Amino acid sequence: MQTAAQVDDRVFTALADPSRRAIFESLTRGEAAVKELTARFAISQPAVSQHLATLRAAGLVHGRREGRSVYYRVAPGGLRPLVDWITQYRAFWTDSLERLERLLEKMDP
Amino acid sequence: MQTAAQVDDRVFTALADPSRRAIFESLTRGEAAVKELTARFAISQPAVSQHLATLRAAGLVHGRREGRSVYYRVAPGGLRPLVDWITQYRAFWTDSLERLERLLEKMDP
DNA sequence: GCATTCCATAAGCGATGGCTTATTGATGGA
DNA sequence: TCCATCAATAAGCCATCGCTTATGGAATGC
Repeated sequence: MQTAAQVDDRVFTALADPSRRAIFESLTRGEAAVKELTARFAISQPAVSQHLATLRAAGLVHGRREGRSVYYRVAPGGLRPLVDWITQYRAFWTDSLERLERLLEKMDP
Repeated sequence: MQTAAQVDDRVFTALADPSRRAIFESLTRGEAAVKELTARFAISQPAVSQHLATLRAAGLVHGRREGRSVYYRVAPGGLRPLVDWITQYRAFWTDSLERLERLLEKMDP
């Protein structure tokens, strides 16, 4: 089985690297093939593939093969573990979002 | 000056390590001195101090000296960069919180 | 079939990270 | 003053990481 802590670990670790975060952010603006991603960043194609493998293992992106290309996109819900983690400590980032959440809990408990 | 990306980097990196995350989570349950933290985890006192230094540099905790002890606590707003980062991509963690937020944006734009 | 394109994996290298023990620094009590 | 306690820093060690080049493997076009 797979504990929540292990999932958190993979997600946090995957996003800790700046290149990987950049790739992820790039994918949030739309699906892209490995070749396109390689063109966007100043690293080699294998480096990009390795980062994508890490992001995929963390459940943050999906890959879809189409002919010779593999198109990657952000996995819906992939950030969920991070959101859940952070929500646990919402008392420590007091801001509007938190107030909204409380308000809605009252409205629709 | 200090760019947002650099802040994100420090926060993500700080939270990527399981020991550091455990220490942070421990502090969310209340202030604690280094000695107490050392007792809670199976690592040496210097290791704990090093982790705390990293967390402090990321703005996630504060240290307060009191006599020979140094009491650490979670820094309010320290998770803010993480929340902001995630909020950018809220379209990708579709859930109730997101719906609530949209609803409120409509109510109070 | 054969060459080409796109991607993944292998292997290796230098840098970084997290841990340890040893030491220093600061505070407080006898 | 002297010693004990608590924390931070220094130095070194080993594992891991991110990158590279080289290679393998699948799909396409000729």
